[in-house]
Amino acid sequence: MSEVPESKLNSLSIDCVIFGFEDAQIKLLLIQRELDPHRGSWSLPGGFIKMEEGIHAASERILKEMTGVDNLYLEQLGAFGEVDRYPLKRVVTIAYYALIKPGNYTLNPGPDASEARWFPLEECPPLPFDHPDILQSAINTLQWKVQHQPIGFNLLPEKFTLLQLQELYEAILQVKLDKPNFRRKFTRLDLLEPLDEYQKAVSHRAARLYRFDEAKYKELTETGFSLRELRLMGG
Amino acid sequence: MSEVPESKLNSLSIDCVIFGFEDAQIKLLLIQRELDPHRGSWSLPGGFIKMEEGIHAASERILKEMTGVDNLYLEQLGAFGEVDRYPLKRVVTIAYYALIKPGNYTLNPGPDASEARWFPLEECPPLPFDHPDILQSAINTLQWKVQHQPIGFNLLPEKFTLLQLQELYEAILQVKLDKPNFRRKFTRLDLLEPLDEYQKAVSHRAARLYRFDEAKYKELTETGFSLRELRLMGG
DNA sequence: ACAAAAGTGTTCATCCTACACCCATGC
DNA sequence: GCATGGGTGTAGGATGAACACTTTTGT
Repeated sequence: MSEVPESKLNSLSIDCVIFGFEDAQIKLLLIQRELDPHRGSWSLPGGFIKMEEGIHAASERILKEMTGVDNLYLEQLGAFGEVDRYPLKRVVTIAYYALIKPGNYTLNPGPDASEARWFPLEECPPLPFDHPDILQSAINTLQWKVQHQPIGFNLLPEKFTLLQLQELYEAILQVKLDKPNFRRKFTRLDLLEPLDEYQKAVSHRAARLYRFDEAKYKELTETGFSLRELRLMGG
Repeated sequence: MSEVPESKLNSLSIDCVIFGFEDAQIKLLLIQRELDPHRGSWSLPGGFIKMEEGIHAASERILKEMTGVDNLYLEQLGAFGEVDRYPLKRVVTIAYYALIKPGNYTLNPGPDASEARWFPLEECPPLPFDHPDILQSAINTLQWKVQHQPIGFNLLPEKFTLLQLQELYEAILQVKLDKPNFRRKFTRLDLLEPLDEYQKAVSHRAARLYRFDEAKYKELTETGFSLRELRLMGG
């Protein structure tokens, strides 16, 4: 057993799946690798864990290095540790997913990457290592979460219309939803606070803007809710 | 960075929360530590990951060392990696939980433990390190899982009565449930296969025995179901 | 006028809860 | 008979899906 002091845990990394929502599409933030293996290919941003930081703190640091922002919604997916997942040596990775509003931030590829870019989820390039598994796990988790906790708001601007909210759900769940029923579900949850503001300069009736109610948001995050048959709704 | 070959990943461990169901109680399998720190105290069984095994395989091995059995229900909870969670050095642990039928197996404490024993969850001794957090996470996950996948059957004998099933749910969810409604929920799921066998030598009407339908079990494990308001049922 | 999206209302089916009730067995 | 648990029935309410319909705004 090597007790040699090291600055980083060399067999344990972090990988982040970063979701955004823009133009009614779910997007994924990828970096272009500057190092071998798979130099030049697009992959999930990640890094190693420092000796003196917890794993959650490590994921926050990596995310901040990328986006310049902290206080994002960030949650662990789990550990991925097949023997051959990384070709050079044995590395287990702890995967996280984050939700972010793409427009708000300027990206910073960080030390090991030449570029960072948003990709629509449908146009995601082939990912190296076990990143496809990690991504799939993140998608599954997001799809479940969005039906049981009000986390979707981390992807929306502060003020939004009900249609935007519906499009978010449609993009995440990959279904078409029925507008009247969708509205009612959310108004009944009593989570949205209607504002006295409306859309402007739209070529149709202006929609009312809403924002989520802080207190109720917290409460529902703890107790959870069930939009149970959501995926069966509409045609 | 040390590239010294090692037989185990020295900064990465596995810990297992092992649940059982006996006497209408949820039980927890703990081992008594034979090594410092916390020598002599009861803790979650665990171990280190070998260089040539995946993390899931490692948890299966550790479980098999303990119980002599494989093919148990075993699922990852996630990684726990606060800096100070283990006092001697920096170790991140990957936590798993397992479901097992206590009566079926003879325990084997394994190399680092002097004894292995089942504890009713309510009488769980104080656990060292961050094991209380891990246990709480396992309980939360189990409570959720049991309402959305038919995993409860991993805790029951092959043939069981509906009351046993109900007691299992009551023990896991810590609620009292309404008998008629509980029965109907499960019969409607079409998951249980009624047998032409009944209880014997009971001082009341003998209950019919059921077992779960393999095909439907698999189907429901994939699609999931929702016993949604289960925790609100009954008084 | 028309297109496009904002909203409201209503019907029917399904599911849930609560609770009343009867059945079988051993003491 | 009575205690204990097995098992069925049912009324009333809540929720959801489907879809028809009206309103508002810009071109």
